[in-house]
Amino acid sequence: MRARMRMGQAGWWCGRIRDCGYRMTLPRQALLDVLSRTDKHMSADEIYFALNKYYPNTGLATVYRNLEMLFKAGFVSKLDFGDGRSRYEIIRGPKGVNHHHHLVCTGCGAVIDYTDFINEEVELLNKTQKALSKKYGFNITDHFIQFSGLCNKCKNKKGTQNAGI
Amino acid sequence: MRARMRMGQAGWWCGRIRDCGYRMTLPRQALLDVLSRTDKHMSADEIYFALNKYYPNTGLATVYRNLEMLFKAGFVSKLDFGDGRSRYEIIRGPKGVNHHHHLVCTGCGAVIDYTDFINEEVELLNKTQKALSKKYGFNITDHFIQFSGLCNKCKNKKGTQNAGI
DNA sequence: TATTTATTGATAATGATTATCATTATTATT
DNA sequence: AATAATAATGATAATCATTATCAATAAATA
Repeated sequence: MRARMRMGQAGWWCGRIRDCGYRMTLPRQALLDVLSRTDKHMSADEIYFALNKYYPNTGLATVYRNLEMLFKAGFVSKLDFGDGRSRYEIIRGPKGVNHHHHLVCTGCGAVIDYTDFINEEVELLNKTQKALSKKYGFNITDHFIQFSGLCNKCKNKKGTQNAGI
Repeated sequence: MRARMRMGQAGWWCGRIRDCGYRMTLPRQALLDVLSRTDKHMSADEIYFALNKYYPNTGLATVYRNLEMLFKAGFVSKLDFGDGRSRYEIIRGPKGVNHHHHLVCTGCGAVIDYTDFINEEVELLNKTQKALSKKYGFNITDHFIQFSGLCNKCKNKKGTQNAGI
């Protein structure tokens, strides 16, 4: 069952990747598998290590190359939470589009994906997007929303720790 | 007139800086002056060069240090437009709070600050902020909104150029 | 199967940011 | 105003994420 599911996913990815004029390779597939299974916002480095646990000898450069490719093709988004490295997450995959916004703790760096309230937000955003497109002549394809502040733990502490991003 | 204005601004900054427990210094004042006069989103490097034109021998490290300090104190925001370097802009100064959102061209990197539609956005954002605060126990202090797509020039071209950020 | 070409892994190079440290400037104290 | 305490500076070395290079390999095509 799981095997079938994964086969199906692999097939979907293979199709999309080839649509874009690229080839499906083992490292590429492994990276997509790692990225598909996590709900974290992983850095290239973290993906590199996760990958090498079950698929050794994948180069770090390959990880960067593929992330950049997937980003430019619009499958993956590249996020900056201010810790000096980019973080990645799948936004368009076999299961459809995964759209959410972020809530970031400036104390410990924790990031929460929220999908609540998105509908209302999206309605206004679409309106704004249309108006901006018209006024500035842009062809707007994406938006990015993020709230930041102190999480439950951090708002009562003086020092800051580091939580899972 | 301009001199008086600048004096006034310097005084305001001096007060705020000292409120935060820091000292007002010449390089710090010069940096604030550069940042106050531009409507661009300057990188540390660009600020460093602009600064050295009329106030030589300011070190690059000093620029970084002060930008970080101003950022942490909430006077300056630190932006990532995906070109590998942070960019800065004053958000709270002698003239008040300068709140706007960004429209970024993924083709040439051009950034437009827009304030249109912000009122409507802010209303919804406040509502969302409240709901998020409650649900996730956050003390939310800031938000960040950005639209991206292709600008007028880029949407008809194949290759991409580099415009002023 | 042979050929073409994208992709890979290893590693060097780049470039932004941070850390170090002796010196200087600012503030508080006398 | 002189002095002491300490924050800030400038120069530069160190760090670290990301990119470029290049020979070897794997995937697509004929």
